[in-house]
Amino acid sequence: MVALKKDNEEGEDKKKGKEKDSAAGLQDIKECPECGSKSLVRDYNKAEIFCANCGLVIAENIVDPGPEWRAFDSEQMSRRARVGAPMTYRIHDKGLSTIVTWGSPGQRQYKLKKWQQRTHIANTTERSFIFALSEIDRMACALKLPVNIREAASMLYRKAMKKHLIRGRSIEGITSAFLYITCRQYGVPRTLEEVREISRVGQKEISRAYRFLLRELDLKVSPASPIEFVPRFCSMLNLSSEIRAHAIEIIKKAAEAELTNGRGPIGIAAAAIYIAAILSGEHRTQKEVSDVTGVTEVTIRNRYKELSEQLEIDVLL
DNA sequence: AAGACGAAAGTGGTTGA
DNA sequence: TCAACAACTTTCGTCTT
Repeated sequence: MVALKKDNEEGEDKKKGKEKDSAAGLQDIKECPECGSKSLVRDYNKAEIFCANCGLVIAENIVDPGPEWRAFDSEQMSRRARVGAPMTYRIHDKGLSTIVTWGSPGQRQYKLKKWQQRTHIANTTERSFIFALSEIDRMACALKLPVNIREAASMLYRKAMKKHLIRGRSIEGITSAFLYITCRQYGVPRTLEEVREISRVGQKEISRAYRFLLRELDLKVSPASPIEFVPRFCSMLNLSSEIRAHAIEIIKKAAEAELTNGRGPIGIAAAAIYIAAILSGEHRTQKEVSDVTGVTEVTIRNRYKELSEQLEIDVLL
């Protein structure tokens, strides 16, 4: 299922074959190359395989990382998209609608106009729906999210549309919020800042839409665990898997000591990574960690002080 | 000069009357 | 609806390497 996208133009049968091959390759992995543990977790929701023992992520984004394209009209969209309604439903009108003038009531022309008005409304909602889908795809692609998250986000959008929650709100805000929500639900959280960066609206609007949608759709989103951020932050900092495992260890201990209560998960993750990096000799500055995680050096310092003191970790430089 | 440290004031979100 | 509150940020001066 890896790197499927380059074969987009190829035949359907060929695609299927490739899918099977690479999936079989991943099935072969039986134990953790890191600690030798056999307790591997294959989480297709999170699109990764990881070791339950040491937390090593063996394969990330095992699902198709998605397209690099954007659709600019409905025909392009339906040709390329793998989410949403089938093509025939989408290309009934390519934007070249005919204008019918009103006749008097009872006349055939009057009925025709009325009918056309209805379809026009259908077209505009359809249009914005297609735009929303393409935005979800664009942003999910920029965030390197697997297709199942895109589909979940698209499904939520559809649901919101049925409940008429979109009217009067910006599509950008809603789609951004849905991506943020689904990432959390799937255990691969992105920071609000990361979502904002690839979105076309501000953080304020995203969080407003976020709260609104949670309330209106009655969605449950449990608070993100610091651990969920560790693999991504570590790889952004080019840190080894030992450090990643160590940082996760630190967080688990911190959680036991109730040092994580009421604290922002990202700050905890950042501090744990900072400590783990220093202890292993692969030092990263507070600034480097801060740039990647989006929390300030001050917060990293505060968490890092708390953690090292309470957990009695000696951080000697 | 760069990194780490920490005080103090400011910001935005949550909570409880 | 408003005020109190905790977590986090911004800013900035100081110390350390």
